Amino acid sequence: MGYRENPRPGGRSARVQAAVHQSVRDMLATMDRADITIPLIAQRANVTPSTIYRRWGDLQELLADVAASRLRPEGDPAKIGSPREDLEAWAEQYADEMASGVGRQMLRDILSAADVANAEKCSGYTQQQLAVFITRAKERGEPFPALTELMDHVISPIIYRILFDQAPGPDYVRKLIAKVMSKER
Amino acid sequence: MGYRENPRPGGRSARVQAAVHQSVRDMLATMDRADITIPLIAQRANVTPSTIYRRWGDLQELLADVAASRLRPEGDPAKIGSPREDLEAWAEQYADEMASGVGRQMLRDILSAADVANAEKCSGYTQQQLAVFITRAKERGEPFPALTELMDHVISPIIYRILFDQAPGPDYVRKLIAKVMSKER
DNA sequence: TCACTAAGGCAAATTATTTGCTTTTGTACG
DNA sequence: CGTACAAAAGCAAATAATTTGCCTTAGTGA
Repeated sequence: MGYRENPRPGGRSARVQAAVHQSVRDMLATMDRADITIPLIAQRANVTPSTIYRRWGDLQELLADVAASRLRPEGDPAKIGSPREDLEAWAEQYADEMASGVGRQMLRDILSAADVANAEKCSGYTQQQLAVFITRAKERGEPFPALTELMDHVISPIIYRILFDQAPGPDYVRKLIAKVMSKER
Repeated sequence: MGYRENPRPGGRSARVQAAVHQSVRDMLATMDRADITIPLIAQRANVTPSTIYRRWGDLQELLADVAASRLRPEGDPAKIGSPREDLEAWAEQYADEMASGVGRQMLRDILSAADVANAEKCSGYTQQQLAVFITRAKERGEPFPALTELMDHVISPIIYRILFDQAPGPDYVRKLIAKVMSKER
């Protein structure tokens, strides 16, 4: 009795998934995190609690699933100027989103689930986005930091601060990028 | 009705806390994370469940509390050679501990609690340890990276990898340190 | 169209959580 | 010392969440 990762669109399973995800998003926006329960979600989604339990296991897994799907990027990062400028703009927005109340909560949800899959997925999204900048720079024949550099020295510090400390400011992000770029000459 | 952060030693409150913490540690070592419940912990600690609920609120808070107290360093990092060598040895052990099954789980527990206090505490411990290397270097008149540098470019990448990806190898840590030190000339 | 199967609904049984009230125990003060 | 006070623990009833067995529904493919 395994549930499909990606249910066929239009089927009943997909409708249930959509309704449940939507309920969770609504509830996260309107009520306190601690008051969200599976029976409540089920009621709002017009679904039986046991359906949710069987499909997701527990609240943490469900929240992690919803969070990961919300973190999936819509498309390629905007192209406004040089790869470096593009990266700066993107990274600032990324930091803002993650540092916001909702973003922080999504990160937490993803990390607290027993299943690591969603965390990996989320990190994968980020790497995909970063890869775009690298490709653009290569096309223009410009030097650019490698993916590892960007993950280790731009993304990681931002996320660490958000998780353990407090929000990174906007010029903090720019400093990180400046440092990582300065080694590329 | 507030509970003291640090109950007076020897009192009943302290005994209960110790018994509960011990039960949690035992259970974490012997059974699957998902099977640990508050009633079980209470039983093993010879305590009523309601005591735990009133004191910690829920399982996540309790686990976060236990994890944070396990992460408190025993003393100053070992002094084996130059500050850099000391840092390398310490960071490698740090990475190993955090990347182990237990370490990972502790990180998760700390981050999934609603209360941020434990996460901050944990980050504070790390910073205290790092400050020791900086002081030692200063005493010897040697150049050494600032605390922010170390947090951003050594600790953050290690933790990010552990949380989102997979364990960082031993030479990965050394590379991070080499990079951070190379900018100090 | 029909049979098959994955997934959802229902309801009873089990477990966990909350809460009001009582009891214990450490502490401060006379 | 002993007594009063308050913080924290115990107990048990009430409530809420979770699990599970069995049945029904709705997509899928022959």
